Amino acid sequence: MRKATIRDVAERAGVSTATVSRALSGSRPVSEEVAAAIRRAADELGYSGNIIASSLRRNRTDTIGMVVPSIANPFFTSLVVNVEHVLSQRGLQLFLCDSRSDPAVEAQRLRSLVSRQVDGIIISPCHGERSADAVRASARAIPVVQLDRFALDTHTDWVGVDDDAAQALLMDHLAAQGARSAAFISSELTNSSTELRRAGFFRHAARVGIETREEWTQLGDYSIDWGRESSRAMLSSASRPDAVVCADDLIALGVLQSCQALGLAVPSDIMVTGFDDIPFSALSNPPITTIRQPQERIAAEATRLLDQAMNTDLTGTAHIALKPELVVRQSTVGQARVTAP
Amino acid sequence: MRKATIRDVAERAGVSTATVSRALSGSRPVSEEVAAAIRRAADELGYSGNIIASSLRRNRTDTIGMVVPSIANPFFTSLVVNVEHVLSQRGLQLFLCDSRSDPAVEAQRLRSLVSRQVDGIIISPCHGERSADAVRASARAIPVVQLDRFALDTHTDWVGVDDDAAQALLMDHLAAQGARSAAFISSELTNSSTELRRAGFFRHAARVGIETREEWTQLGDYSIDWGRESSRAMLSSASRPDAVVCADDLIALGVLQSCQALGLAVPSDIMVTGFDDIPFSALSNPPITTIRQPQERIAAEATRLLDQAMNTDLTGTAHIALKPELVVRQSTVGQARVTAP
DNA sequence: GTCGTTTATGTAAACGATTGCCTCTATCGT
DNA sequence: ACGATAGAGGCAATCGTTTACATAAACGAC
Repeated sequence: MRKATIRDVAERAGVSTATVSRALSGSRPVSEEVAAAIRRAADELGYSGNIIASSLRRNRTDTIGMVVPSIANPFFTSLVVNVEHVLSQRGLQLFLCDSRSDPAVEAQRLRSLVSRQVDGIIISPCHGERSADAVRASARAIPVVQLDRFALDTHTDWVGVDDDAAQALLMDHLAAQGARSAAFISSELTNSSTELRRAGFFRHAARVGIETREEWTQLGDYSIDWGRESSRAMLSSASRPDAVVCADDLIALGVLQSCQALGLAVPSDIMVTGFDDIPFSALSNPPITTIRQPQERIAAEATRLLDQAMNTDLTGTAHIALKPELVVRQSTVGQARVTAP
Repeated sequence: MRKATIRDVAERAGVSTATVSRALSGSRPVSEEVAAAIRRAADELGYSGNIIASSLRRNRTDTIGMVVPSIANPFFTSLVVNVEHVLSQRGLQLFLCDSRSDPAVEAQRLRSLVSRQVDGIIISPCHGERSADAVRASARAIPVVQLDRFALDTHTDWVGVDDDAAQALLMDHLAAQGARSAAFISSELTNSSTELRRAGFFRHAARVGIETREEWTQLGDYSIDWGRESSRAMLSSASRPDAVVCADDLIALGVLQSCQALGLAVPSDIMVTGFDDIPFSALSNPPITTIRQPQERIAAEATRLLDQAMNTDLTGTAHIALKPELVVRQSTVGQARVTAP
């Protein structure tokens, strides 16, 4: 029971394959009666076309590839959802890949996307240096836009959030809440946005007069576990900071667990901030003060840039840093809440 | 600057395209010197093949399509991650689609996957009845395996968890903890597993002698918001149940928020259970007693069934209900924790 | 030396859709 | 009434691979 082809439809409707193609795609007018006969024939045969053959001939797939470090990270999940939404409005499909934060896997995924002839690629590279070659190689073949993070010396468009401005918002807020010292917990500084957040933290801490210390800077990975582990010793020490600034919300959630385990009240004993505003940051105990990334705008800009690169030869290296937004919740302000020991 | 084709490589290496194809795919032996020349030529040209053309000729794409109701739901996110992992070990790519819990979108996605010539489809249909036609239509064209949920009267393989056994575990546990009455909060009964969970709830409640009531049964959707809203009135009423059984963890998280807002201590004032064991169910306050689904096994079985359907004509309607596991946490047992008003 | 047999390579026909170009009718203007 | 024009539809080339079949060379056995 072979799948029906355009030839089968043509025979059944008593016309040529050319006419069937034109009737079904509307690329050129076809008389109403013939069109009706074709639709009926296609229906009866359960004909659904062969995008593969069509793509080969048209030399485009109407498909965009997207590569993220971890689809299980709620930040990227929601980024993916936003991108998918925008693309589907433009009649484009999304081909999603997870690089598992591994540059080798990422490179393999990129190669696969290129040979799959996707019309463009949206990527949040997992590593600043070790992702660069693969990104460059792909960008040579098809339009590439980097999102959130970017790899070094890759001359592609980029859109993300202004990390420095975000840290400015956070440090101003902490200072206003009376914090005199702060720690910084982050992943390894292997990618652009992590590095920018760290730099911003120190710059703006100095600006507003908040004390920082070498031993209060912890680098691991973006996970709840790391947040919990990295903060334990620091928080139980006699001289602990007034606030803990985390490079993402997952880490902040881990820090909150630490506080709870140590019987520290948040925010009266210690303040905690996150980054990204993932859905669960509003549901923790207490809810986390964080930075909201304008995800819909990021998604919209990314597809716009891709469109532009696909249609014009304008491979202009746009570098769009969107304004972040501070979301104040009870992890930095409000009455202390009792957390069980 | 056209993309290099196999013809370019062949010319540069001074051989025929057939030989290039054989050398690069290893489908038939090629002398070592020729192979080396071909590899070099391919390298110099940055040749990366054209999977589209290859798929057309070979009549297979080495790609599996997957459709889930919502990629933003952590349960499905992690299911996707597991499936992707198993597939990539077998050299298969995953093409992921989000149906947005809308049967119309879902049908469109399925059609698209079929015309995209994927080798098989893994789907968790969003609706028991309204997904059925589309699932049947797809199954007529290519192997389909349903996951977690299934649509009615679709004779495809299915793999999921034994919902009835899960409710048995939960009710036994609640009874052992001294619950005498329980409410059930769920989504609309539009899909198979939701319906099975509801039926199991009542059956096993009766068995262990736990009281249930019509007005304690709330049907909405799988979301935190629904959990919060649906439980508010019920929990503030004078005659509230001893326990709230939720059809998934998101709902349970919402119920917990309600409890907190109403100043009810969990579990001493009221017990709460979830379903799925999403990552955040261990991090709420208190952590949620829930049912763990054996996701790796579900993913493994699904791909095994797909393989089987692809290679043999054995379209046997396997119906595999895996054993669930009860995860006991502090939302049903342990000292009361004070939750701020 | 002849006849298999093996091995490496080439030739050309698919795969299923799209589309440039051509033909045939019907319609219109003068 | 005749040529011009437009509209509808068909023919066949094309996209880049893979692969059945053909060919040719090399080798050994007799």
